[in-house]
Amino acid sequence: MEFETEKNAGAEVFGRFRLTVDCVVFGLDFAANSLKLLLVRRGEEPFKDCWALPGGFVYGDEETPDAARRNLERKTGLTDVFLEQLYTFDSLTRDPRAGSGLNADVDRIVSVAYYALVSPEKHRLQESGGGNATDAKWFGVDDLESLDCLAFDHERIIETAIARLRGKLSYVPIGFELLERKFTLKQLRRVYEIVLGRRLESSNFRRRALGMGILEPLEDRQQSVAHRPAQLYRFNEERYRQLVASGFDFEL
Amino acid sequence: MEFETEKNAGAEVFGRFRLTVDCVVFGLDFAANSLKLLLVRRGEEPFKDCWALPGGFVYGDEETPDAARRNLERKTGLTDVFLEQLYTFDSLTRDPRAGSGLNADVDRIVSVAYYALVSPEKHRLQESGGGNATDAKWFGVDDLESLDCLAFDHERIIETAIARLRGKLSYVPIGFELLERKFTLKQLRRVYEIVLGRRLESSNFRRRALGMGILEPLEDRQQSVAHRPAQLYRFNEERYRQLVASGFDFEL
DNA sequence: AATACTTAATGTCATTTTGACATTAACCTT
DNA sequence: AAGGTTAATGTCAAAATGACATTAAGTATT
Repeated sequence: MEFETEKNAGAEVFGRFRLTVDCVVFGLDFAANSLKLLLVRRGEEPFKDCWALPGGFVYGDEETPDAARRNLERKTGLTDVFLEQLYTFDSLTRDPRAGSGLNADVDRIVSVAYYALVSPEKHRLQESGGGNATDAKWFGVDDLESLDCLAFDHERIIETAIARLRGKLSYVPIGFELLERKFTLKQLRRVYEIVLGRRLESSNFRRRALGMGILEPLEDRQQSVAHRPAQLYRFNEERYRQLVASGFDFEL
Repeated sequence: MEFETEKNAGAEVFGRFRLTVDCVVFGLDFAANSLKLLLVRRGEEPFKDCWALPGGFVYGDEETPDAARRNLERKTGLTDVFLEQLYTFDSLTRDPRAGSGLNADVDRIVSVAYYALVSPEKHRLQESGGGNATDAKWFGVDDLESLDCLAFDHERIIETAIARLRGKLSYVPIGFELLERKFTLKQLRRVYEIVLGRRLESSNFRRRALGMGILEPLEDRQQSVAHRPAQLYRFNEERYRQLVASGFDFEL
């Protein structure tokens, strides 16, 4: 084996890295009919005053999902969100801080990106909570061009996340994560319509959504609307696991 | 902003990492009707003599796809394979080398895993080529339990890769990567059958495969078979890109 | 040379799924 | 009580699917 060669090839052949996490936080704006994501304004160089994904460095004794949640709360106040690893970005030029200042001792700064789905109830940012959730703001995914600047390679991370969300929504039922626990079929449909960017015929959507067998009708119905109240449903996670285990398809 | 706090919180708050890449290399064994993957035998501690995914440490000036290809060639002799990032594994306990020996200066060793698809022509390992492609061996994905030991968290990486391959094959045409450039529809069907693990009706498969519009029939046909020779096709990548751009679905 | 054999390629058809639209139901407002 | 609004269900033609039958084009056998 060549391991010996590796080991003896001088002290510092292998790179030294710092890891960061970055979170692409998605939320739906039902009023504006648009998919939004959460950015924070950077307070320091590099990219001072630019918008950036909430994130930060990873501790030595911390796994990246924990780091993602910690930094998300620190920067935005959000907790208990659906979170999944997106992709790891390690372009040589992505972070100019490598090799200087506090990072003088590392060759590279690599980011493990996550994406998060946030329900409307959490959509409103806690301006209050002791943290510095200030300077966090929702942007429509179609309004990002209008931003003066976006830090690091975050534009690319965002593009990757949008593609992943669209792709995943079509065959994994994650749309619920963007809704309250109780929801109507119309609300669920609008999740799909906003994310996928096209109209879905309501009665056909109903047929398919209910046909998956993971929507559980609840006792109560929509309240105080000036028309026939809609049935409320919840996502039956247990049933979902059963169906996944038995090799079921959730394409919608 | 809390950035100031971060910066001033003492010299070594943030973790120091080494990065490795690990490659899950898939190949098809048409004779045995099975999906195989390539493992190498470790020559040193930890996990000495265990089987492991081909991989290695990432250099400071090297991006992970390059590191993956470099280590893949070094350990197995394989070059020019289809390669895609799989997932980043960063469990606190995944690599016992962190903090000792040559890695005394790092807190963690994190692996960015890739998966590779190999065509039958490359399937035979170059035993000759100057490198140390020795001790690399193909294993059926269903025979992994019989292995005495599998290094690090590589079992989990492999499980993740198999799930990804199955999922991706169903809606992205990557099956071609497991075949020669020219192939018959039967060969393509067998790729799907072996990977997905179920029989597909041949005439219906033909209808769908040709219906996608990305298979280009070639001049020549199958040679010297004791029956009607099959048409040879190639994957039309250009046409594929067009269709992707126009929002086409490649579910099979 | 005729026949058998094998797999490729195409065709058929009943069933299921889909997409578009119509109808009825249940609430509120006036 | 009538009208307005959206929920929920029903209808139906068209398209897609799955199972199977038939024809095509080679080699091997007699």
